[in-house]
This record gives sequence, structure tokens and C-alpha cells, in this order.
Amino acid sequence: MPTSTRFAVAVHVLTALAVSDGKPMRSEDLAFSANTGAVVIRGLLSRLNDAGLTRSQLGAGGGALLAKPSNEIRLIDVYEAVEDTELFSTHRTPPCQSCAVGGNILAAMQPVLAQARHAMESELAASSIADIATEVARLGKFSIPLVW
Amino acid sequence: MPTSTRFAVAVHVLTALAVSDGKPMRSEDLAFSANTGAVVIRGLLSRLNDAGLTRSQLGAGGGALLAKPSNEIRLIDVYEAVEDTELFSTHRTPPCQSCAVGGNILAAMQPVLAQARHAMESELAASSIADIATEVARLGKFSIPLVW
DNA sequence: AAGTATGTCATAGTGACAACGACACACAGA
DNA sequence: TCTGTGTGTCGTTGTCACTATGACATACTT
Repeated sequence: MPTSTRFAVAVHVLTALAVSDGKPMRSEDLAFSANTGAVVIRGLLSRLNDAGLTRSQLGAGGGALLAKPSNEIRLIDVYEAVEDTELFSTHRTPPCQSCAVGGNILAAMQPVLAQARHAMESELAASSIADIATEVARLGKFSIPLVW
Repeated sequence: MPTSTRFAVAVHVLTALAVSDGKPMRSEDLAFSANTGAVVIRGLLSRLNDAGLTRSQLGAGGGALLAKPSNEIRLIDVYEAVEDTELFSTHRTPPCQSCAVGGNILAAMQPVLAQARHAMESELAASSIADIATEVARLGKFSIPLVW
């Protein structure tokens, strides 16, 4: 089960905003960088706005902006803002409740799966958009803020 | 970012085999318990056989059996045997390589994502089918092995 | 030799996701 | 105030992975 592409693209968008902080970026520009459509970006920004990670400026010269410093945006915040499916899927149709195993398997698995998910989320909480932006700048050999 | 239902169903199947150890179970019986089709179970068993977790006995009175003791089958083994998609998806179409961000974002994210995945897998390595079977027996108030 | 169960193929249906076009609404600047 | 620009959202369409289902060759047990 793969995640949707939303998480990766959302991190991409936030990182782009972080490296060119101050200047609003249009959804169309962000779409170009992520190689996708502007509507996809707007859908992501809508979720990120709701989560308080970004804000949008309307009108001429407008675009998307970070709502707080990039080092205060953890990857787990991004993950929760844009992903809405459970990490572990269970049976499409509930298992046979009258069976000894079927009736209890989900409850028996639940603690282990919750712990696994929590371990993953803790790792995502340890990194911020600032960390990613710094790494991108290092790999790309440029400094932040980047003037386009 | 969900997994497929295969992981949950595979754990279900292996747990069923664990609690009734010794007697082979037909894919049709397992399908009934998991509330799915026999072909789905056979597809899972095919993968579990390849991974050395189960073996199948053909002919009358045949069925699936565990290939090793249930306490030697870790959940991570099951996960790797039946899941074949990456935990984290990336951009459907590769990002713009000529952009400062697009050209490096994937490489910059990769270490963090790998660490998050590893944390999750470590948790799955800490539990075995025997643990799940014991928990199912406790919840269902029966003892192992279960005579059907 | 007969019956039974697996393993695999081919087909079809379902759901999530993303690409795309269109348009109402809101703000900036002159 | 008026015009241009950009967001936010809707509906449609295409794609892909996954699951369900039927069918059949193969292999083993009795």
C-alpha cells in the first residue's frame, strides 16, 4: 500500500516556499516545479491552509506563503494535513464473526499496528521542512533564501 | 497511504493455521473465515509459500500448513512476503529537474522516509504470529491448539 | 483409478487518485 | 471605481491497483 502522492508533493511545495521565503508563489509556478497541474496544488494548499501551515494571498502578485517559520513545520504535521487513509488496511469485508479467529483477529492485531504506526509518526515528527530545505540547498549548492 | 488488505488477511490466515496446528486447512475454509474468495487466499498462500512461511499439501485431506513454528514467524516477515508497494509514494511524474527544489527534493526526503519506514518495520519485527494467536485465544477464551 | 485440493490464468467490477477545464469569488493596484 | 490576477471549488474524465469470480490444468492421497 502506497501512500498517495500528496505527502511527497506537499513537502515539495512547502520546501519551495521555504527556500524563497517572503515572496508568494503562485499555484501555477508550484505546479510547474512539481510537474503536475495547478488544481492539484490548490487542493493541497487548501488542506495546508486548513492545517495552519500556509496562507494564501489573493489578487495580483499574490500566491501561497508559509504561515509559520519552516523549522516549526514538522513532517508529521504535513502528513496529517494531507493524508486521510489509515496506514494499515484491514479486511475489505469484515471477517467471519462466528469463527474463533475471525471474531478476534482485528482486535488482536490492533495494538501492534498502532504501535508500528506510532513509531513511524515519531520519525516524521523529528524532521521539519527547514531540515528538508537545508538538505535541498546543500544538494543543489545554493543558499537560502533563494532569489529566483 | 494505505497498505493493501493482503497484510491483514495474511496474518489472519497464518493465525488460523497456528491455532489449529497440525491439521491442514483448505483454502476454501480459510476464505470462509476471512470472508473472501478462495482464489484470494490461494494468491496469498502462493506468496507465503515462496517466503517459506507456509507449505501446501495437495490431494484429499490436504490444505495449508505452517512451514515453521508460529513463534518464528514475525509480522515483518508476513509484511514483506505479501506487500509489494513502497510505504511512501512519490510524485506520479518526476518533478522538474531543472528547478532548484524539484531536482533535489526526492534525494533530500529519502533518508527521512527510510528512517520512518525502518521504525515501522522494527515494530513489526517485534511481534510474531504466536503472539497474535495467543491474543486471539485470550480474547476468544479458548486454548491452543483449537480443535474445530 | 477416482476424487480432491492447489496453483494460475483471464475477466470483470470497484474505489482512490490525479489530470483537466471551467467559473465564481476576492483582493491588489491604478 | 474598475480591471486584472490568482485562489478556491466543482464536475468530468482517465488511470491504476486491488479484489472478486469462474475456469482449468496439475499433482497428490486414498
